[in-house]
Amino acid sequence: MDLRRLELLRELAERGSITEVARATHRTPSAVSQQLRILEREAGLPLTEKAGRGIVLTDAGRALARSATDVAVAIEQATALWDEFRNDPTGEVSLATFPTGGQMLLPGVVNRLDAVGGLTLHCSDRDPESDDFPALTADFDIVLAHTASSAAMNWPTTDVTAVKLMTEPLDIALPPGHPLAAKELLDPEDLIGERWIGVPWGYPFERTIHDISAAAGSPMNVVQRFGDTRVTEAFVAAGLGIAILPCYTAGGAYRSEIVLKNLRGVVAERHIFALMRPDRAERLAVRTVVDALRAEADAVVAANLHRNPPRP
Amino acid sequence: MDLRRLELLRELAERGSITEVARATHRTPSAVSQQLRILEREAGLPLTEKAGRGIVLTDAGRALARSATDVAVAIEQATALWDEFRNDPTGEVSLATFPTGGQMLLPGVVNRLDAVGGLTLHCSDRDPESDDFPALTADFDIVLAHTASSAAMNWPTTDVTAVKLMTEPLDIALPPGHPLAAKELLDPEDLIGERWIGVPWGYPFERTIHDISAAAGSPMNVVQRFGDTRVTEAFVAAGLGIAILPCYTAGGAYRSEIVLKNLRGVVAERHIFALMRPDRAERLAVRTVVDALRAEADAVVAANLHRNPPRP
DNA sequence: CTATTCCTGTAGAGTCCCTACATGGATCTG
DNA sequence: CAGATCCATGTAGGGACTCTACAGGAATAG
Repeated sequence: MDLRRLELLRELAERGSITEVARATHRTPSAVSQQLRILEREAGLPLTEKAGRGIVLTDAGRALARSATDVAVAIEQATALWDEFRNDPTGEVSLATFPTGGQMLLPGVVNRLDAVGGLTLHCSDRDPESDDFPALTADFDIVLAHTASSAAMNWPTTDVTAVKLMTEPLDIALPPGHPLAAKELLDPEDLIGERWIGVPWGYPFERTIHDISAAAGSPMNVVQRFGDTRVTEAFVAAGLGIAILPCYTAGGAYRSEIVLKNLRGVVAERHIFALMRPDRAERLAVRTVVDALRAEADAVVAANLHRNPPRP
Repeated sequence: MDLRRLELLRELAERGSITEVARATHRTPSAVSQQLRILEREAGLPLTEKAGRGIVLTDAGRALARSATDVAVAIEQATALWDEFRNDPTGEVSLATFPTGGQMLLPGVVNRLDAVGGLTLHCSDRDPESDDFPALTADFDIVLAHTASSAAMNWPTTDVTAVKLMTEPLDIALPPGHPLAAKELLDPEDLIGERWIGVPWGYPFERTIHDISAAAGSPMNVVQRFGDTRVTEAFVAAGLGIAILPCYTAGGAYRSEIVLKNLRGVVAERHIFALMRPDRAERLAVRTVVDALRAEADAVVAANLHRNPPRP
């Protein structure tokens, strides 16, 4: 049984169509189709079935594809082993991130990696609104993602390896002259009646706003919704409303025109993870980048300790 | 990086010479040499070095070869998974055994497997004196071996998977007219002064004889040494001495001319294992045979319970 | 020293896989 | 309903890879 064929099956499981697999693997659809047909003949049972003008995997096909991951993990472990023998984490690592995560962590990470040398990191940012972050692991070695659910990540952990990088508190952003700016800590009840600058539907912070309104016993008045925090900050600085912002990244160009206040009585934080396909997570170069990410995240948390002491 | 090349490296680690690997894999030494050279170039560091007119693996080479096992295990697990989907443990399984183990277990195992069907088991016996049983796992899917050390098997467990099949008591074999035949249980002291039919140096039972002499406080008088228990039985039946024999297998053609007596005060037993290379152990057909071996071993133990109740 | 054993190099044949191109079916659109 | 589009799948041929056959070099045994 051939590994390259099994690999194709796994790609098919991740991408859903032969055409997509062919595009991702730089081949013609015909080649992919032929190889899958051979694999199916070897397996002795149907792995795919027609669905409309495409195909879908059968249960057996999905199971085989999953086992392909285990094989890939073993292979990458072997490769990492000999990279370790050469003590040479050389290679290219690709990384996708949500905007504020990249802003907060990536400059420091690239600095750390430059100090090591021999390893190039290609980063790009993705729109949290339009992209499915776990699925991006098919195209990137590392995907930085955030979630509000403090419990175990809601990522599909069987297919994706998740490494926790940090927990970032969410603060309430106010214009400097705002009456609440005089308080040390804010309670949910303080926020009733305020005009909110929120986030688009489905964004992680959405849930926190909902929690606040639940704690206050009154719905919040969300007058604007922006995905980009810079727009939110501009609105807050202009005195047009208050917002929830991740405290380590908030500020930017508006640092002097925005006041950040801790909130109590509601769990307001986001959790930042590095997501990887399990086999890619074994690569020595990838592990090196993840180590740098964790170190940088720890440094960011430490640098902000004076401003945001750990909450109860 | 190519799996077939990694597989060759593992074969080299197990067999020690390119010529042997070539013979085992049905290739010419030239082909093996070429592939290993390519692997070495890919790895970027020397994997072998000359030693006399042969070669030996470097440390890096050995480490890589070991990782090849993990990859092979993952692949065989995947293969087994799809065999399970077909519910079809078809295939050929080869088995090597020590003589008395084969005599005791294999007829029943073949019967059990015939009842299932679709699976052929090739058995052959090996001389415990001249063969290194763990090393036989390179050539056979399953190797039956026995050891006297009750503790964890002394097999190299990192490279070999060991499944315990049974513990077989060792009894004292006497000719029917022997004075000790009247006793229910024998003590080590009873055996002082007897003429012993022993086993060649290095056989497992050797250790038990040593333990008896230690318990009795007097050396045993070993007058003959035979590897084949039938010869030993013939000598005991002829009244030429007493011997230690595994109780489930002892007797044979001489069952009426030999008396078996339990021994107390000394741990006298041998442990029977199935040894396999870890990847081969994952094959569905192999697992099916091992299941049959365990079932047959349990049946043998149960059938002999009336004769040999469990010892304290 | 000669024979033997083992590893390695070269040239050529066979096998396998991919591309280019064409076909057939399903879906969408005007 | 007809044409356009998308997807999967066949066929033929070219290219890469790996094997064998054979030869040569180095170390060892008798």
